[in-house]
Amino acid sequence: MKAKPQIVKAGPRSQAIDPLLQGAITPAGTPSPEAVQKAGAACVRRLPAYLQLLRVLQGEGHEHVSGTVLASTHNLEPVIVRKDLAVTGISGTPRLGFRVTELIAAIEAFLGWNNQTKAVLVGVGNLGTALLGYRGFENLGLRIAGAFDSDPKLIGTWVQGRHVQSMPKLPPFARRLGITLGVLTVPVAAAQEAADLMVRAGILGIWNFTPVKLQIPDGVVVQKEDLAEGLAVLSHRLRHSRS
Amino acid sequence: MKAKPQIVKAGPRSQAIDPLLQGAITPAGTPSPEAVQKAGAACVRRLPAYLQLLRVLQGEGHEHVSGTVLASTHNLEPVIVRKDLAVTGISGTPRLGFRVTELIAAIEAFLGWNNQTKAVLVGVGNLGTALLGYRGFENLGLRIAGAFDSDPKLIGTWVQGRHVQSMPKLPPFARRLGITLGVLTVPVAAAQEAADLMVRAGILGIWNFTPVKLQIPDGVVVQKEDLAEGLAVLSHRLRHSRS
DNA sequence: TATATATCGATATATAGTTCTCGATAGATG
DNA sequence: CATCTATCGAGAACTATATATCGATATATA
Repeated sequence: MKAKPQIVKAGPRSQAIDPLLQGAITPAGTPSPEAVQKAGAACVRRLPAYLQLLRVLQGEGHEHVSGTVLASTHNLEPVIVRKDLAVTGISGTPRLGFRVTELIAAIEAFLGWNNQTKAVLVGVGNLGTALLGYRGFENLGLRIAGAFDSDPKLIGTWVQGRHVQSMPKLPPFARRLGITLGVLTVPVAAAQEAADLMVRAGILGIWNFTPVKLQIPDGVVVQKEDLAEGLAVLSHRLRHSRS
Repeated sequence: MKAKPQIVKAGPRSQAIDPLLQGAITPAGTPSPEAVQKAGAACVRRLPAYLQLLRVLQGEGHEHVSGTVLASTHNLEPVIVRKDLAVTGISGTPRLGFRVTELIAAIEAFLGWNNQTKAVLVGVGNLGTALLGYRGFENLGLRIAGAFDSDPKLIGTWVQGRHVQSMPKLPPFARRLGITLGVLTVPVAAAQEAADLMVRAGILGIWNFTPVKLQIPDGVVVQKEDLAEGLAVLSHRLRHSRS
């Protein structure tokens, strides 16, 4: 799905990484070096759903779960589930399925959710506040360790139990704690500037909740999260599903 | 991910689109009933991004925009943009591109965002509050007309300028206003029950922000919006993009 | 007015993703 | 102990999506 940006005009160094070299690379990884490379985005997106259900089952004391069950709970085909789980390197046993605890550990390891990653959040508005207060992140290996905003009226206050700091404090804060992940929830007009600051702070991954296409250097990963996308799909299905 | 074998090639129905959008430019047969059927999810998800940029360009006074420009702004290939825009029935002119206002109208019409759809929101927690306060929805043809919660401490209060009502008031409210869209932002434990209530209220589309797989009768569309998905993709890319 | 070219739209190829098919297995069943 | 069967895992077949290629065209430029 993703591909190399081959268009690139006047770029000094266009080629960054050659995907063909992957064989030589050793991710020093926990899960499964090769499977990791093969995992497509579609598969990765489904893993959290499995994880969520697995945790419920674990809480209920189940030792095993079959791909069939995982599938039917999420309206998927069992084959898809088995294929998805294959990327974690775990294999199940016929008639029993997969070991729940083993699967949980494997998925968490695959996504890097086994040990918590710290993040900073920039933009303590409506959405930022909501994310700060969201309890579910601890299950996703995420811990928002610092909140930042440029509004003088917000700076110094406490939001969802977090101290809101001024923007200039972001780089030293991130560097001191070794934080490499940033959540961007500022208004459109401030998005690029805030992203630049994040980059300067050593952030390597930006979870971008603004509809802005950020200009960022190679090596920094941006994940866009746009509510409009989901709403568009819903609207479209509503209009055209019934016929 | 696709529907069922409900292919329906030449259904005489599935029109009823035109009357609304004839006010806009709309040359002959705008959204093109057949193209609509062919629009894949991937395409639909990109339309809002185009729309956003188009509105900016419109504000800057541009009359035309080329697929090339739309593409480069979003790091896409121009071919993809042209293909996506084809589903709206609009065609551009060589060397100039597409007419901005025409495209905006066509995309809005295609998604049903031309006239505002009213929705109810159930679950005035962190996320629900944030969504109630989100200004961007008016650009997406959405208007949250009522907010509901089961918490007695919330009922009767005003959140983001909206009156929070008790759950039993949902069905009469929705039916009175003819609301067919519901936003579900309750805690996991309350999700299914709230969804049942929505269905009983005549809701046809549920925008589900909980990680729960809802049991819903046929005819009701559920769009799941799971933050964990995006975070999973980001985590995965962070771990494996650099090597 | 003639030419150059950016852009469109259509068709073809490549890649990613899903579904189908089937033999193999290990626990359940009698 | 022999048989049954739900499930796994691997590969083939199919579908969706993305990328490449190319002729057609209308505007800008000479």
